[in-house]
Amino acid sequence: MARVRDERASQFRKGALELVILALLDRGELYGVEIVDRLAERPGLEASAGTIYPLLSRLKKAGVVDTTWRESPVGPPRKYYRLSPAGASELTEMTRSWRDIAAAIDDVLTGGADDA
Amino acid sequence: MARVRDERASQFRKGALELVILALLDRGELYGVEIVDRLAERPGLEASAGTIYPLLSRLKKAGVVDTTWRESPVGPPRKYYRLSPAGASELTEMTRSWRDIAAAIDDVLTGGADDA
DNA sequence: CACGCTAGCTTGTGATGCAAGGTAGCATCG
DNA sequence: CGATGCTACCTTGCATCACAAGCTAGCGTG
Repeated sequence: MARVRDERASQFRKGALELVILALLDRGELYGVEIVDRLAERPGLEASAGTIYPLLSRLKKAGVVDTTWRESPVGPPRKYYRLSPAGASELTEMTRSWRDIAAAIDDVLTGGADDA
Repeated sequence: MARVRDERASQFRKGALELVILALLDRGELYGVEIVDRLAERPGLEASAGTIYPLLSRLKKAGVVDTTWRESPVGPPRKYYRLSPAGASELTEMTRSWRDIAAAIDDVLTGGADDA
């Protein structure tokens, strides 16, 4: 049954992953594997590397994140991602959109605004 | 800019639409066009008929909704959708999943659970 | 120099939102 | 009684996206 639960969660997560990643980067730069690990710590927000990297590519192409290669003390170089100025305002607006949608859904769930 | 806002909203809505429709049907049976209209009343949850009908087909195939044809006083017959017993428990579990995910996202947005 | 770990990225698939278009019942108007 | 228009259901084609699986490559150790 855990599988079914996971699939449901996966549905909800769609579209919100981008917001969550921007929010994480708002607190400081991170590299790919680190982002995957941070998400894995939060039940319901897990995402595999195969999901994260294409998303990060899209974010970079869209100009909302900037990247820097840095040496690693223990392995291959890491590509650090950080919010660009455009990314910061995108985060602000996405956060507002998110709150609106979440409120609308909660409203439906609680039977609100029902004039029948 | 309104267009940009809509696209963002569209991203978030993904996956949540199903939950919202089940929640609407939980209050009584509705037919297709009526569902589209109800969603249109709620800013952020709008969805076109081309989105709704395939989704309703999937829900029927999955056994979470039942359907009944009824005559209309003013036009062609309407196909009414209503929650099946399986749909009711699905709604319960999806609601729980939704609240979990929404809480996790809010947590990230507010900088919660940050041990750095 | 082979193995294994870390790290980044690509490919292929399936699901899904959505615009556009198609079919059809019913009523009204000339 | 044919044309027009409204309501209602549904399909097609396309673009996006999460995801599993797999690939490349740097670096250190035995």
